Amino acid sequence: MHGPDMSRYEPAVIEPKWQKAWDEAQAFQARRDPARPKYYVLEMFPYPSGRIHMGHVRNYTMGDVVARTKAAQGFSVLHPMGWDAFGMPAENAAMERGGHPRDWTYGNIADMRAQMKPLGLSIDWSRELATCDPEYYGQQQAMFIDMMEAGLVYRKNAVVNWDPVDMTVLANEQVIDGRGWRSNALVERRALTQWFFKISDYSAELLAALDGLKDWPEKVRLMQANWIGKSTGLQFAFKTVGAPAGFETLEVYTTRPDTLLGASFAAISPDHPLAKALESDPAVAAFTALARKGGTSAEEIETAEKIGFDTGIRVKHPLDPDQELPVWIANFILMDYGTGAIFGCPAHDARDFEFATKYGLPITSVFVAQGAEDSPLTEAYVPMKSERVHYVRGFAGNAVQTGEEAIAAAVAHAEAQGYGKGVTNYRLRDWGISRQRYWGCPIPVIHCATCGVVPEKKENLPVELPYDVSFDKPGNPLDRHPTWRDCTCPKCGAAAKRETDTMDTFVDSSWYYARFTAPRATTPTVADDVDYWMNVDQYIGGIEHAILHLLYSRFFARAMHKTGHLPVKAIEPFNALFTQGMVTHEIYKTTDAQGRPVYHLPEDIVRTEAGATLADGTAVEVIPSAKMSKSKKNVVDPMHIIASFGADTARWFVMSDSPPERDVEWTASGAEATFKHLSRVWALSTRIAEMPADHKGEGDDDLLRAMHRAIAEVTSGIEGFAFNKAIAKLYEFTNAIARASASTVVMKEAIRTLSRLMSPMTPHLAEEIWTLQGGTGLCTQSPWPKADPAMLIDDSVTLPIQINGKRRAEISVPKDLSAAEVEKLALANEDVMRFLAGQTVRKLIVVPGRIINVVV
RNA sequence: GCGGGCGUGGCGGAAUGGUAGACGCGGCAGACUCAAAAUCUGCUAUCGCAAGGUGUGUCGGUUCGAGUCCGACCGCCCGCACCA
Repeated sequence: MHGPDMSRYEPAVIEPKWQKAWDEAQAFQARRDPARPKYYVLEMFPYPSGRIHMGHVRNYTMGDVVARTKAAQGFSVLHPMGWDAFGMPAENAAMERGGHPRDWTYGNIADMRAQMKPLGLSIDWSRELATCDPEYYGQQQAMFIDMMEAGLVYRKNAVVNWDPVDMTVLANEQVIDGRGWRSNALVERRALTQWFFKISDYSAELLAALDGLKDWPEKVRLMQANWIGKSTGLQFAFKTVGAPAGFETLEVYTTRPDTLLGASFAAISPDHPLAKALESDPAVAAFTALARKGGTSAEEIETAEKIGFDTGIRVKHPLDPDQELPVWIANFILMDYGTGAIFGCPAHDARDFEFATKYGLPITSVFVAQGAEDSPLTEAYVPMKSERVHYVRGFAGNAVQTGEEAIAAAVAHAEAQGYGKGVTNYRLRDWGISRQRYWGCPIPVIHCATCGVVPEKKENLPVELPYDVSFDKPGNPLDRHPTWRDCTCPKCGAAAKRETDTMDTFVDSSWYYARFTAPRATTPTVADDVDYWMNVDQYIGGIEHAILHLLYSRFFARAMHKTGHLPVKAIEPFNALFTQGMVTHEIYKTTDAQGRPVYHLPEDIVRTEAGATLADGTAVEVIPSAKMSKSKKNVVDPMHIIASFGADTARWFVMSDSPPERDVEWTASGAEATFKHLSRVWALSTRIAEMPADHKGEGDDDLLRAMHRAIAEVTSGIEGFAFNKAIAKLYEFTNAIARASASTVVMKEAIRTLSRLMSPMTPHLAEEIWTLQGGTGLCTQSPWPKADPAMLIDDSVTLPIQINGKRRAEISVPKDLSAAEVEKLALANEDVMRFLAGQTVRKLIVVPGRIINVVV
């Protein structure tokens, strides 16, 4: 006889079988159903590197558990998948190995899809999209044009990291020790005309709206708030003395206007227009070149010495025209914050103190600690703004007040006297999206000699990337593709040139969640679909996207609303956010003859009593778990796990043990133990299936109570994102069934319920048990079980008895017993009497259903 | 430096201010076996023969009662960082 062996758990047989059944039933196709509440679950879509890793398995399993549970609870669920498919790796692969970025990318997508399907995720694959599909980026271009017209896009000259070898702009994180990460060339700071989104228009709103994101991690909201970086202060103009024409005043910004009377110099950024104007002086030019060069790595910034150049220009103190302050150019003043110019108050600012000390500038205290003398300082005195200090040169004269009070007084004074005004500043800068690269969404504009910058006509969209490009030369292939680049002006018809910059890939991922609601539409979105499906009810992804991706998406949703592509309810697109931890693994290391580390894959390691060795017996150093990474070779390929244990084992394991927000350590023994457990459940189900139908057993009520408790606890565990606790409850319930000797009817009901409760984690095994135990239809499409509240209450409770807070005994009492009766029983308990030994009871605390504490 | 988080068995981790260590891993013992693997059963914070004592990073506080709340300290992790 051929066919599956019914006595063994064989995931390789049952998993493909049920995946096919779900496909045929179109079980996961999202349908707009006005009669049902909707639920939109989204995991951050992956970059198509070609291989899935355990982090993907964990991320998508979490989303799948939520999606499957919500579907069972009667929601109309949208759970889509796509690919964040533009970006540099495709171009780098083309440069290193030949081939074409498009072929590489679509090949990788096919490979990764083939690896994801065996996981049995409840994804609506009919909505799949890749951001490099012209169908997708064409709509992105349409929105770009709308946003241009709405004033949300502009061009300006900006200083960028320019790699002179690869001839491209690099992001800050691609510059390592001042050199391009790929070319190793010294990176230049070059001014280029770049495209920007006006995210700074929304600084105040993006900050204020964070308060409404109740179901986002506090940590993420805080990181975004810090990134937006609101500050309030005073902006005012110094009158200059000896400055070039056009620089009669110098605008400065300060958050500590209360220290104005301690000003001893003014300083401007090397990129300040005044510094530029002075560069005709070679000494100034030499200094600004030196000051701008400063490295970009964290250490360099931290240790960078403060350097300055005295311009000889002076400014008049606004409160005392007789007092003049020197104007310095200083390397620590940033052009793109505030006005790019400050006044220095060395007494109350650590940076200014360092600078003043170095260049012999005066250090004058404005305030001192209460009760302290105004004496020379050895370091800047910078108390909290909320602290009360003694002002010796304050606006309110000699007064004791907080910094906050003094700042308010200073702003009021400046505004009343008319020399300055209170302003709010944000650290958030406009979003530069220009990339001098091929594999990105072309910016759909045309440069015309007479009309200037003209958007492409919408009927000509998408502006499609040409396929016939080569990567044998550095630079952007679009720049040297004449037939693509040369075009006619949409306005006047004259010969013109296409923009060759492409968009930052963060633009692509800033609206894919909206596109999933109507992925094939010929407009970016469709009103009925976004109205029904938005917002994303649960978004799941890595903490590494806490700032950029999520902030850009929040901005982009607002921009889409402004241009009519999203309803106002969707300007905060993600109702709830969950950031999951990483999958980690031990690292196995040996050293080669030169003493360099050599890392080994987990599958090449033999664990022994003493530690670990290679197959040939070489001792291996075991380094504690860290994020799985190819360079450390501490990776476990999900495909291997699925091949040896099945997808259900992988899914169950990544959800068990650790809370989902924390890292989970992958261990071979844990994976094996999971497989054994699922095999036990399988065996248990087989045993129950073989019980005689009319068998009457014992303890039916106990098992049913355990079942209802399991329903309640597993459900609340899943709903509270405590998957590890839900799984712990499933273990308990499994053990309860295994130990029970109840009637066949009850045993069957219990195991069917177990399969339903396990199905979000182990959907294939659940279907198999469901069918075996006479469940109707697909387990996946059956309703989620409901706990009977009456079955959750026990008839009697066990109460611990404490004496002076130490547990000494316990009694079992009927649940409704009055407090007075409980007291009586407690005091009559022989252990209690022994411990009391005749002492007087001073106090007796009875917490009903909880505890009794006897105080003597 | 600024901001945030976390410290519980050999390990991952449970615990609305109310029996600390659920559940899992690992370990130990036993059953089955000629034997091993697999499987099953039991035990497993720690000291103690026991009675009992001690235990949630350290020190203090609030409380009838603290892993949980408050204060100080120690350690680890994460984010930001010359932002005026």
